[in-house]
Amino acid sequence: MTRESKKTADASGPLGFAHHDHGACVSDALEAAEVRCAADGLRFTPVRRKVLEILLQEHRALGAYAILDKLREDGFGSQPPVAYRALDFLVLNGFAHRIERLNAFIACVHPSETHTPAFMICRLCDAVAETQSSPARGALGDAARASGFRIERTVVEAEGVCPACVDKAEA
Amino acid sequence: MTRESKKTADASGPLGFAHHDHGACVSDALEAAEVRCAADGLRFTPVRRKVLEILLQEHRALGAYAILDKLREDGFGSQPPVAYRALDFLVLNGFAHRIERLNAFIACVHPSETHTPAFMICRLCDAVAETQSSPARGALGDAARASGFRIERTVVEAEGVCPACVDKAEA
DNA sequence: AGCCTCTATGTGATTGTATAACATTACACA
DNA sequence: TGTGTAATGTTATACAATCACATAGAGGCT
Repeated sequence: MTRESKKTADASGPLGFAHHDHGACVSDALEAAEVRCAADGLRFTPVRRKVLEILLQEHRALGAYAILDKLREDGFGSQPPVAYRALDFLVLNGFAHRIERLNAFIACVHPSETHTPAFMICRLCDAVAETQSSPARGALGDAARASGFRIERTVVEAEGVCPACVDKAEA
Repeated sequence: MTRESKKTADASGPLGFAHHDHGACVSDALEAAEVRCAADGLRFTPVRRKVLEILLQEHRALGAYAILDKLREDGFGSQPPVAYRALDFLVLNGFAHRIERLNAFIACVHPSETHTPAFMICRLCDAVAETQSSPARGALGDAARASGFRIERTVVEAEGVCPACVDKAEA
């Protein structure tokens, strides 16, 4: 049992905190990934495909060991490196993101465009929504330029309460 | 030996990537912490003081186990909770920050003012500089308002190359 | 002083996260 | 068909974080 097992997954859960056709959402994303890998000469192997599928099942971040549990169920290797290597591939190529705050991973909602993602993390239900940010504009960018720091990547993660849990709390 | 031991600490290292009188920097900060704890009725105990001193020694983020090693050298308890409890206290009261990207901790450079810190992390020398950000203004804030997400705290961490390492790389 | 309570510390054990190191297999392609 | 490279499998281990429980001190109170 890993940490994630404590919360029950809601297959019709929030995407950007909004409901949608989740089955199509998953299969569309898998197919899109397949197409892009073919186009870019990337190898979309069974483990990588399975890990992406696992992540797509829920719009929440999953820890590596939760993923590992599911890989085992499907007969894949179940040692940590198996999951971490697939995750590295997915993150590197923009199919998934790492949520630093949670030491966990989530499928990207628009893998095609290159982007600087930002995340909103609900501390009550663990739902995670992806959005855009441009932190390099604004105070952070100014400070970097002033000091000579060369920004290569930024992590922007907001912790708070998602709309569904706000409603629940006020009910 | 823990991970941090691999890199040699530079006692005259960068603060916001700029040189300064580090001895005074440490003792001033400790004294300021002492004063503020007295004023706010907080107990600035020996362990907490020592952990803050350890963090102040270098403008880098230290992992909990690196801190633990140093605590042991000074005769304090050396089990993980000793460090984590002191770190919880320091973070809660604004004397230190947690760097999510590194699962590590760093002393705050201006503990007096309440602030939304942002960090610049050098991936080559591990130096970390603290600055300000206002992520809730801008795209992230717009997205939060649009979806009804209530932001309570934001993590902003930029990864890149610090001025010193940029110079080294170009030399 | 003595007592009480609450906070902080010490310690052992356990769980979760991540990587190093190395053997093996699958694939691309000359 | 051999050969180099990328991907996978497996063991072991390092690092991060928390639980549970025992003990010690600080401060308030009579």
